[in-house]
Amino acid sequence: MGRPRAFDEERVLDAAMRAFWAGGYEGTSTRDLCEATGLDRSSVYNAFTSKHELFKRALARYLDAMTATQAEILGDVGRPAGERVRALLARIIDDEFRCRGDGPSIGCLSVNTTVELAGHDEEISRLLDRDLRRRLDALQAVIEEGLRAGDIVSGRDPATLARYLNAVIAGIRVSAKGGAGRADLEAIAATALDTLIR
Amino acid sequence: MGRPRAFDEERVLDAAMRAFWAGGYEGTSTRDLCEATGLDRSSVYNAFTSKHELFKRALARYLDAMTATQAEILGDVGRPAGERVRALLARIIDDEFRCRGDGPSIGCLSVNTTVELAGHDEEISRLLDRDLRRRLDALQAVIEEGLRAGDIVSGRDPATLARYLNAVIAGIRVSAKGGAGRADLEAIAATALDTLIR
DNA sequence: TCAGTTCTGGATCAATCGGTGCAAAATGGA
DNA sequence: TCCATTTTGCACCGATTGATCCAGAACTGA
Repeated sequence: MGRPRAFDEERVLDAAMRAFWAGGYEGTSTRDLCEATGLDRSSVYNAFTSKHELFKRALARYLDAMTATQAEILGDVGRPAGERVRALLARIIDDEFRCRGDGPSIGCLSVNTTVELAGHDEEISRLLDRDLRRRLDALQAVIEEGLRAGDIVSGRDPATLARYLNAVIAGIRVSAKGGAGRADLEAIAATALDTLIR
Repeated sequence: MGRPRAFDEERVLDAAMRAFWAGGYEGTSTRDLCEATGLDRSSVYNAFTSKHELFKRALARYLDAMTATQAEILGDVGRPAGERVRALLARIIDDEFRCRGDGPSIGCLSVNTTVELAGHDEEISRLLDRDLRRRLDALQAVIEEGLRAGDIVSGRDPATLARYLNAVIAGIRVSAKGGAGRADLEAIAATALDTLIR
């Protein structure tokens, strides 16, 4: 009952996500969001309550999609654990170049949001925290598997190695935003794995 | 001649720097800057032309100070090169906790600005680029020294190792913003050095 | 002491911000 | 067909944005 929506909510969320991704939270106005989604402001507010709420939805969608993709790569039981970690880094580098124009990468919405809002916005911080835990857990599981199988070798404990890899991933993404080329990023990733895989 | 300024320009720049550091460029209004510096708006505009120009000055000041401090640590000829790299990472972790309140670290203005403005703002990008080159050069010089002396060991070339360390530093800073504790950051740094120092 | 110059404080500017009010439009159920 | 309900487009809200204007204060050199 009632007038049906003229838009697909998931498409709108995707468009909003891309807008926030490119412009940041503060840097993206509600007018920008309307242009990106094709909706009018009243429709946006009717469907998503507020800019902040829309951002939460868009960020959660991004985190879910991103972490699911990464978990899929890390959970590929057909390959050795070390190779899965290597494939994850390769995928991340691909992503940095997939939707890049002529300028530097737009980076990763998770890193962008951590830098912009962690510590200022409690709700957003919670979303990021929860996602970070999931990613660390997935990394740690693969590392434990690799240590047992012997294709990952390190004197460090799995939780530390997971934290380390997560930091390297963030570092790769910041480097990409800073203008590093594909070869640079691949060299960083390869060097990072020298400690784990031999 | 003319009425003398009632403020010290360097102090004002420091205050503005801290405000931008904590709030980001978009997130810090000219009113915020006035509150942080104690100046009136007309004084700010009279002395620094515009918000953007003030940000450039504050960022340049930050980059100069930060990179000079790091170059000093890396140039300490009394210690082995590997130890200098280790000291640099220790110093960076200290910084993340030095001016942290109860919440997560405010991070690094260079990383914050790279994430927020690189690709959107050409002038700022140039400042960041120039600083990145200086930092990479300083890192590469120490690494070459360490490789010659033998206390740094790696099959990778010095430029790659410098890029790698720079990415690790960015990763540590993002991790700090994401709420990682001191022990976490130290473990990340120690793991990162496993590839270089043995 | 006064002219010339610079700086300061407060009012003010147009533009934009996030958000709302309202009437017309579009549906399903009665 | 008409009512209840929801969405849509457009005008509009007060607040805030970056920036400017201007009168007066504070200094130097003549």
